[in-house]
Amino acid sequence: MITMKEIAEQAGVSSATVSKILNDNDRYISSATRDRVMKIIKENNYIPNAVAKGLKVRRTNTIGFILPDISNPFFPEIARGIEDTAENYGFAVTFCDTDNDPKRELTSFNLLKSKMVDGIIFTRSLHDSNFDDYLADNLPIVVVDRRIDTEGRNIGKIMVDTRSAMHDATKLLIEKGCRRIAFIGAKNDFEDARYNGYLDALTEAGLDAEATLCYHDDYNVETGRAGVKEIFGVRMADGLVCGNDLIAVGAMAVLREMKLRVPEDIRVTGFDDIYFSRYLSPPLTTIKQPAYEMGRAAAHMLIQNIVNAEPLHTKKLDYTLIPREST
Amino acid sequence: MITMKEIAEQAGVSSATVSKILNDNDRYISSATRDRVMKIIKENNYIPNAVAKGLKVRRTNTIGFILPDISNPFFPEIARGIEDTAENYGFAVTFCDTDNDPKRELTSFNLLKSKMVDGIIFTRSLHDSNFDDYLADNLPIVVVDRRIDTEGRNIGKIMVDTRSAMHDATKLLIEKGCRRIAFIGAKNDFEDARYNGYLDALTEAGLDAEATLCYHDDYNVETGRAGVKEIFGVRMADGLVCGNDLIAVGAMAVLREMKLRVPEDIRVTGFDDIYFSRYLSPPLTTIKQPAYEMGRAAAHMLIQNIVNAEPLHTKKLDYTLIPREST
DNA sequence: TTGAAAGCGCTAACAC
DNA sequence: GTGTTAGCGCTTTCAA
Repeated sequence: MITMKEIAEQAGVSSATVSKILNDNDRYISSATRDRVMKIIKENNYIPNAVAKGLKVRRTNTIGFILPDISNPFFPEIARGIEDTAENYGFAVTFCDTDNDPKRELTSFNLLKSKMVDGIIFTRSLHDSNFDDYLADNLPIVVVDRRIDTEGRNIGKIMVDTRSAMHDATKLLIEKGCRRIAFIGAKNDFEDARYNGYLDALTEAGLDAEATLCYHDDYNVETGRAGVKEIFGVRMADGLVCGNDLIAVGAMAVLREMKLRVPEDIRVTGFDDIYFSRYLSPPLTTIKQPAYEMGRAAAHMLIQNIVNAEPLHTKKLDYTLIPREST
Repeated sequence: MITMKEIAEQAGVSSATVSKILNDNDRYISSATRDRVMKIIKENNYIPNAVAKGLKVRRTNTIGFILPDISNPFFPEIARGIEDTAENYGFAVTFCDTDNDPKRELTSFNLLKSKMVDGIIFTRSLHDSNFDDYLADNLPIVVVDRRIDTEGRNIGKIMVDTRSAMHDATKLLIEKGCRRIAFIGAKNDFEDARYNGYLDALTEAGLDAEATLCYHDDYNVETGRAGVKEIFGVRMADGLVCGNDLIAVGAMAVLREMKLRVPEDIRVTGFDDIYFSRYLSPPLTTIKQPAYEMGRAAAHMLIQNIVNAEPLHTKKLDYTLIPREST
């Protein structure tokens, strides 16, 4: 790897001059020397050393993305939105999976801080953790999550009103005539927006939420399987609201094994509209969160804060109820 | 962010001493000063600046992962394998999506080089590109791809014998009685292993590959849809071999619209065993590539090369034919 | 057992 | 228009 100093020597100028040319501070550079230097740069395929530059200017042009699990199909869409936006601004992004483990959250934050990232996009795990431990000095953070209280903290937030969304999904089942509606979701140390949205709709319709119709574990297929086995081992329901699409997948698989037909015997809704939901059998009615757009918005807000000092704030994106054949 | 120098001042030692303590070169450090220094480090939540260190020791403890598209469901599994392994070694990983664009491949390589990554894991796009342009000095590369000729180049390779795998899938259809077997795959500038595996099996069975039964575009759902419309608009087939699971998803969706039953009217196979294939209707017979394991193996080989100078080499992983109800 | 000093590759005053 | 210099935070001889 050739250095700026060597380029300067070959061109018979000082490295300060090369630096100015490279950073578009070349207002005061004669076009003769600029051309000569650029030629040598091209010939040598010179790539500036970004870590040396970063150390000097205290900006690395990289951001971190901390998330529970990239192999959960909801996240790659967000990741793609972040990546595309970051690339546009000339930023790189380094990923850290935490597996919902607060310890790994903390080590991820520290790893990224040690690498001097300019900011972090964070999707919190389900478990409680002392978020304030993560915050540092004035490292900008934008959170893709509605469960973090940003009040009084200088952090950005990209959110969707999941409580209202889940209310809408549940209400759809009620309108279709369901009267005994079960819920399978995730255990959650925070305010559980999805579960509360479900309760909102039941209350509004004068229906009772019975504990035996609810099951809480994690946002995965296995929870859907286990939930159906537990709930429907005890009593029947004519509707099932799932905390996300993965749960719905597991639930529908077990319902099929039980010879229960969807939607004839029981109507089912999901949440997220992951790519495959439309290809399930039957195609799944669900709530679309604009994942790609959430990623874009998060990266945009963060980088605008980094480069233009634009303030971090809370941005709310819209969800969409997508009716398909499972209801 | 407190620096090592400040820690040293607080402890009344030189920063050289602090450095030695932090890097386990503390054989010659009195336990008194070590304890005193460590106490101050703890108290201040000191995080060493990894970019300064990287500049000095010419190692950043980060690797790059260049891939076509993280939102293609085959890649997150690989990504997770890479991440987990990297984290184990204390490495970070920065991601670059290329969208199969050779220009973005090149800029990604240069971005990562400028950031002084210690190595790169690369999954090539479908399109041709002058791979040698990417190679630098002795930046270690491991490729997760069978289509790159590593002969004479010092690059590692993680591969699966996809040609043989596709032969097996096709052969399964033949054994089930299929005689007119169509193929939908991706356009490919290189040796097309999947397509050739399909041809191998036909030849072996004395069957003819007819051009009107083949369609090539890209590894996505839309290709599956378009392929079925084109092929089955012309003539019927009793078997369909798809280049990957996404293609099979699109193909089965259109077959259903055409009122063709799988597997009764036509047997279908996929490739990759992405997570959702088992939840399709009918569940998809496919070839499992051990994606997570491929990611692990790639990261392991790369990092072992970086930290222990273990040689890069070619590693072959096994595939598995997973019969489900689509055949 | 500890410290002084040089330097990784770059930028940013400031001087000329 | 261009060069000199100091220094970002760290590691690493080498000397003490």
